[in-house]
Amino acid sequence: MGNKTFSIDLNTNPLLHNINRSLIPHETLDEELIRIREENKKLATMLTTLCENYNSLQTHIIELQQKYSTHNEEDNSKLLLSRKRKAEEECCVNNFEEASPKRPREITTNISTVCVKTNPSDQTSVVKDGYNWRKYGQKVTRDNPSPRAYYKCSFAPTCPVKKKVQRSVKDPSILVATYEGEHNHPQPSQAEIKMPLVNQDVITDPKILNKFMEDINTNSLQQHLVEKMASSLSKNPSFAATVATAISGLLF
DNA sequence: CGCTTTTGACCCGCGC
DNA sequence: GCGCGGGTCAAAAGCG
Repeated sequence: MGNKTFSIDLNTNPLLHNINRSLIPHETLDEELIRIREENKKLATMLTTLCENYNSLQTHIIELQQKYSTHNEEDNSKLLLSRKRKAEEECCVNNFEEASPKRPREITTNISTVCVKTNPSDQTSVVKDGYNWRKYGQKVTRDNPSPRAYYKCSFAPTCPVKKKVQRSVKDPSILVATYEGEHNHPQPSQAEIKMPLVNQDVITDPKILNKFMEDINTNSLQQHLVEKMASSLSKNPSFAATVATAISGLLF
């Protein structure tokens, strides 16, 4: 994990293999080759940046964990979590690897959390991630004045994936989306996918992320949860699929 | 007309 | 057993 010394041969454009090259002028092929090489360079740069961002994020998470554990030792009396809330958080952490003991009817094998920076003027709680969602409920929770919206995947009727979306307490411009389960169907077509870059930015800026992670810490979430979230995101196939989608969208 | 959203009611687990 | 809080259901309304 965090290994940024990898290489991808992006010049192997499958489309080119299917073309009868004898029908294409050499000049056109040369131009195409140059264009693809330039794109390859750009993608390599993007991947490098992505890896650097990831590494800096991971480093910061470790720093926050150390800071948090120190803080805990100094002032345990300030932790006023109820037993129920603690149990919920432990349950949440365990859910990264196994089903929730509280709800044995549901098999939630994969839970991931995504934070999305939105336009402050945008009051909707919509996180665009390429899937179709149907809202089935909304609740105002005790510790957050912003309503929490509940969504089910509507792309396939049997898809068990659910999503919860709620604005951050400290920064209402940040949407926190929690995904439960795995899609049992392929991702909708590329044309339907709207990458979250219009009025919505997945947080990659270390400064903004620092602030958000500090918010999470002040909310007394366990350090283990943060570690698990980072680990889960890096292993999450949908996260990898999203990156692959972005790359293929640039290529074609 | 069919799909989505809204929203109050209901269910269920947990703590006291 | 009761109350609380989170999650889900389902009827009604909205929308294209």
